[in-house]
Formats: sequence, C-alpha cells, structure tokens
Amino acid sequence: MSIPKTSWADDVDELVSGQQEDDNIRTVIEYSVNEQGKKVKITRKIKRTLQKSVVEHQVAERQKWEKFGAERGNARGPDRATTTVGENVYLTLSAGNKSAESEQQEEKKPVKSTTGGKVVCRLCKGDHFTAKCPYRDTLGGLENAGDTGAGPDDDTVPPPDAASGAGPTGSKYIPPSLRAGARGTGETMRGPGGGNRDDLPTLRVTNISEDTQENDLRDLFGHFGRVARVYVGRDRDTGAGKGFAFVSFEDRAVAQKAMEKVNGKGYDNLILSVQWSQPRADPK
DNA sequence: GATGAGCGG
Repeated sequence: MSIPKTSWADDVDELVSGQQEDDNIRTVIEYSVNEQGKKVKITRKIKRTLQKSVVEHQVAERQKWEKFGAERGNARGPDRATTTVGENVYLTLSAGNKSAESEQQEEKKPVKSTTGGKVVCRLCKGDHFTAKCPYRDTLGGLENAGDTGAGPDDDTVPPPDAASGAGPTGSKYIPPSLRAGARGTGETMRGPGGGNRDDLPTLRVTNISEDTQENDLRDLFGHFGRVARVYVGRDRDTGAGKGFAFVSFEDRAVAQKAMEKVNGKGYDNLILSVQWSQPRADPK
C-alpha cells in the first residue's frame, strides 16, 4: 500500500543516516523549490518540550483499532511512511521576552501615554520632559542628590537594613548609585560647572573635508585645552561628512582662543572657518 | 555654504 509520493515535501520525517535520534528531538527533512527554481533541503529539529505523548484518552484508543478498507490487515497505528503524527507544538512568537499577550496590550496603548498622552515634567509638572525643564537646575538636585556635584548634602550612609532590600513598608530596592547621598557617575559625568553638555561652549567648524574624523578635530583643537565633545555632521545614510563639525570645550576662554587660532587656518588643503555655534534648534 | 543625536516616566 505504498502510495506514490506526489511531492518533495513527502520526503519528510526520515532520519538522516548516521544521526543519533534523541528521544526528545525529531528531525524533519523537507525539500522544496525556491524562487530560482532550485531544490532546497530544509532540515528542522523539533524539540519536544512537553511531556511525552500528551494525548486525549479517546484519541489514544483509536490507535488500537483494526484497519479497514485499503489498509485492512496492516499494522495498527499510523504508518509513518504516509502519515505525519501531529504533535502539540507550541510556538511562542515573541521578541524581547514579551509574551504575545503583553505585546498586544502594548500595541493598543498609544506610544506616549503617561498622563493621557501628555508629557508631564516630573519636577514642575509642566508640558515637557524633565530633562528640558527650565527649573531643572534648581529643582533637579532635589530629586536626585549629588546632581550639582559637591553639594551641601550630608554624607549619610543608608542604614544596613535599608540596603538589604524591602523594609517593613515594602519599599522598592534602590541601587546604591541612586540612594540619597550617593556619589559617583552622576558627578563625574558632568562638567565642573554642573551644567550639562548642551551649554558647553561650542564652536562650529565649517569647510572641513568630508573625510575628517572626530579624532582629527580632537587632535587639532586639543592643543588649546580640554575638548569636551566633537561631533562631525554626517549624511545619515552614507556616513560621509557634510563638511562641518561641532567642537565643545570645557572652558569658554579656551574655546575663544581656539576659534581665533584655527579660524582661517589651512587644513587638508581647505581653509577652515570657525565660529561660535548657535544652540540647537529645538523642535516645539 | 554649511547649525548635531540621544534619552525618557
């Protein structure tokens, strides 16, 4: 009763010779024809993660039935040459460790829904992100101690039981860097003025060659003083330079000096132009 | 001649 095979896909479920068949891994081989008309072999290894043979009782009973019709007299149960036994295969299609359910919920809610789609500043409850709060300098320190550097905060170390996790009130764990009185990255990441990088003295350098790199400019301007940041304007897609760059210094006087010295200077057979930068246009 | 990216409850 061998039924003639009708397609490549019928060649499924045979063991690759010389391959160990693990009880919990089934190897399924398929052949199909791709867009270029070529035969492709697809080998799939299906791992059984469930308990073996989770089958309804009635279904299991059917395996004992005598065969009838054209199959009369053949061995009981499915003939693996012609029949693929369905298994309980659970596919969990998800990205980022999210369950499918939570992913759906996420799609439903609008992207920026914190307070009904409105952004609310944590400091002043204004209509902007906390980072752009106009009162950030004065209020920021209250929310996150150590923000302004050597502030007058006391050096109180949290009591041991507070550090060990949930207290009697069920408070959340707070990493050491965020505990009151914590010193560390927050301080070292900021310049001496306590300001952030948006108000560093910055020069706009134009007429640079398109293959000028950040490091080239660092070298060029580093002689005058500490360079805080270098940005080279590039084409988004190609990455090629667009002929201008921004160089930020720690010290405004240094920036001033650098501007005077480098402006009009030849570099890479071009004449550099150095001006104070304008603050970045901020989209309102 | 030329004016940046990124982060986020």
